[in-house]
This record gives sequence, C-alpha cells and structure tokens, in this order.
Amino acid sequence: MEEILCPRFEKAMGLLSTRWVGLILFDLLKGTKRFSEMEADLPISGRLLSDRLKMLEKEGIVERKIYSEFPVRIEYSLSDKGWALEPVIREIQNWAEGHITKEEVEAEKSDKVK
Amino acid sequence: MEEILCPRFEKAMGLLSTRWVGLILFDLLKGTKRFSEMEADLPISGRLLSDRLKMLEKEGIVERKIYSEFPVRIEYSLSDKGWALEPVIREIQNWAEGHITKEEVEAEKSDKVK
DNA sequence: ATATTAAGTTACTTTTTGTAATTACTGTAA
DNA sequence: TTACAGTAATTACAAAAAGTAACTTAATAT
Repeated sequence: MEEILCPRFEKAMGLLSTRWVGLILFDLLKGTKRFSEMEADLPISGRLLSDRLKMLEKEGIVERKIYSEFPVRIEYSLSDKGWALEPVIREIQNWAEGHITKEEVEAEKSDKVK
Repeated sequence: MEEILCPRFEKAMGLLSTRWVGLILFDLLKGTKRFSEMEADLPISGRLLSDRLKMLEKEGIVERKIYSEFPVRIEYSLSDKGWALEPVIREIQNWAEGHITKEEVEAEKSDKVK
C-alpha cells in the first residue's frame, strides 16, 4: 500500500469504525450519561461498553467524572473534541433518513433473529 | 434496550462501522476502481475486500461492472446512494484534520509494529 | 453481619479477521 | 494441445475480537 490514504483520515476512520463507537457518540450527543444508562440505551454489553469508553477517554473524546456519593456515580460526557464529531453524526443521520428504506431496516431485524 | 435509537441510524452506523467500509468508500469517491487497484490502495486483504464489495453491492452502495476483455476487467463504482455518502466522508476528513494530532498518527504506527 | 447498588471485570464460547495457498476463467505462446 | 499468464476471486486454517453471563469491588444502609 502506498501513501494513497491520508494518515489522519485513516486514524479517524479507524476510531469511528470501531464497533459501537458511533452509537456511543450518538447517545452522548444527547447529553451526559451514566454507565448503566448507556448500557440500557444501547445494544451493547457492559464489557464492551467499558472497553469503548476507556478507549474514547484515552483518545480525548470522552470525559469521565466520578462523584463519590452513595452509591458512587460516574458520569460520561463528550469533550470538545467529542462535540466536534457532531457534524459527522448529523451527516450519517441525514444519509440514513434519505437512503435507508423501511425494508432494509426490517431485513436487519430478521438477520438478528437468525 | 428501548426505542432510544433511530433504527435507520442504527442500520447506517452498522454499515459504516463495518471494518474497512469507510476506506473503501474513500477510495471509490476518487473514481471507478478495479479490484486489484483497491487491493493496492488499501491495507486490506483480497478476502475481506471481496466480502465488503459484495456487501456494499447488496446494499446498493457500490456497482459492479464486468468487461469481458482479455484479461477480464471488473470495475467498481459508487451508485447514487454511495455518492450520497460523500458529505459523511467529508465531515470525517474535516474532523480528522482539526482534531487528530501528528502524535496520535505516530502512536497508531507504533501500535501496528507491536 | 447481610443486603443493596453502581460500575466494572473475568471466564468462556462464538464470530470475525488476517494470511497464504488455491481455483476459475479466459486468452496467448511453445 | 499442453503450458503459462493475468485478473478476480475463494478456501482453509490460525489468530484476534466480540458476545454472554456470572462474579468482584466498594460504599452504605438495615
């Protein structure tokens, strides 16, 4: 492979195409969330949610705040770098609304049953 | 999980976050390509490239054209639905240019060596 | 002591990737 | 007519990542 791809783009694409990252961002764009809330919102297990949040925190996209209450409360939110992804998510939504048909959504569901 | 996520968005995100799909789209946005060209452009093996192109064709995003010459020539290009993803890719590039640092790109490289 | 609650982590199985070798389908050359 | 060459895949198999459910940790209430 030669230098066809911009390395920054490749890195960004690697991040965004990590399974579940898009949905996690979508959820956090609605506001600050707790671990268990995200677990309930998204079709993802605790193990992977934990992995992905750790990864996104390391990348400076997500911020983690601990409140030492009872029981302990931990809040996740987007950093500025994370908020800057809003246009990306918006364009994906845009495309989805214009180009994903109801049939395709149905097909997806029956795939999952298999 | 309740109905928190838009099913169309979830479907779109599933497609776009399939490994290599973003880079394949990026490559095809530069124009029609042959299998072996894409294989050379991208850090992806023939097996997966073949899988992904088949999937994208099934989703109506990529078009496949056979030219019965010698040797056979097969060209891949984007459909209208595929071209409609251009703004998504553009916003990702945008974000990458503004928020991925040189250090992060370097870190990526050394990860690969490991 | 024991139970409760949130936020993870571990152990284990299934699925998806990556790599290399092989096939299929032409057509050209010896 | 057998052998070789150029594309575009496909197969076989080892390695990595994902999915699931049970378990752990830490603080506090009963």
